[in-house]
Amino acid sequence: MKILLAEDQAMIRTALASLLRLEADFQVTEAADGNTALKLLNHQAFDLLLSDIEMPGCSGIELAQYVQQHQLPTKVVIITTFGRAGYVKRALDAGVGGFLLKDAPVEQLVQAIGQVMQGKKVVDTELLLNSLGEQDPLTEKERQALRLAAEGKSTGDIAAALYIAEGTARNYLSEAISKLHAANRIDAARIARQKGWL
Amino acid sequence: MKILLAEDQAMIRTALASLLRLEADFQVTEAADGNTALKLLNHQAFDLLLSDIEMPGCSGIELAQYVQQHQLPTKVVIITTFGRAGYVKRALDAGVGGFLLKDAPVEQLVQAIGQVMQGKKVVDTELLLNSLGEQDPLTEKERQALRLAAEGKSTGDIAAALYIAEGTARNYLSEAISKLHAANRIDAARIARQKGWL
DNA sequence: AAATGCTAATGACAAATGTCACTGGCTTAA
DNA sequence: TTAAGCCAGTGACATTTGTCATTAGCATTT
Repeated sequence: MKILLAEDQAMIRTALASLLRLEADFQVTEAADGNTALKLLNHQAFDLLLSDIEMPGCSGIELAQYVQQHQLPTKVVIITTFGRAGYVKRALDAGVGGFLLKDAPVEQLVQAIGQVMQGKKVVDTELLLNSLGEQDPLTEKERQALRLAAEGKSTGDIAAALYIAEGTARNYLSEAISKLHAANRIDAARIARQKGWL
Repeated sequence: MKILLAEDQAMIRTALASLLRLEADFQVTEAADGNTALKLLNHQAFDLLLSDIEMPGCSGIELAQYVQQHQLPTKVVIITTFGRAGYVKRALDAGVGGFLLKDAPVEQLVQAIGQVMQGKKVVDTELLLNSLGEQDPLTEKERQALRLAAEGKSTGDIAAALYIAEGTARNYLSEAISKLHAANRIDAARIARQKGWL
């Protein structure tokens, strides 16, 4: 079985590739970033893409979206450090077959690969529950205002950028702060980003 | 050579341990968190401790400090995702022999282990320069005020907690914001934490 | 058709923040 | 001994933020 492993940390990538070759006799090709992975996906046919999320170039979720949009015959399994609700949701929307945390034992990864190849979905139940329980409470306007605030822009700048009044911008930010139980706008943005909502 | 590998992500730990056994015929014992690592260090003699920093229980730096304080005959090599200046400094102060990022290739890790066993220090030059270049600009009072602000406390609460006037608290926070080029106090705290200064 | 709920939008105003000019004490340099 | 620099500390005040009450439009429910 041909696997493409996309992981930017060299040490981790080599170790995982090596282990997968040992554990299950997979043919593993390595990609050090999202763009390299993308090129490889276009050059060869892989049975499965095993990808981290946060990498230089394309993220793992963007790779999954690409596979889905181009209807490549490649299953996708995500392995990541943080099981953010936003990530889980977007990954599933992008048609990934598996979503695992790096906390999981290797046996579980190997088993997940097998099940995904058989057409099953493998996502940690707890992650799913977290994902469902943590619906993104922000409206699109609140999100836009928050993003700009996180970039250090003042209320006036935010108002100008979104073509709204200052009072409106303040209200959007205030709503976001309240929904996320944050101390202020920057804190609200941090929380939203942490949950994958920004 | 007996190595203790402390890494909380099961998949990563198994993969690294497996690779180290293959690559260089090391005897690797695994610890899933800092406390387990501590117990093992007290039960057996290891030639080297290879540790992540951020783990449940003791951090990798705390483990290094323990080894130093108890003068255990165990060399320490840190491998971590983020090369924060604060981490590098504290790790070196704790007498670690090596400090590597997970970005580094496995060959570099194996080589570093060898050199550290010969009594050499192995730290990425760029990390060292970053660490030196990024001196903690905060005074102790500014740090205390920032920490409390990061916990969501108001200026009044901070003043009360530190037995200072509100104006003083505001000034400390303002100084910190200015030094770190932050948008506000919460942002300043985020930056300080990111750099290992908080 | 009317009521209800939600989002987008606004401005008044109170509260909080952040800047600034300042003082005092201590350490270091001239 | 004096000057300079830094940290700890303070309060006045301008600026910004955040809350709140409000309106309008649209979709959904009754």
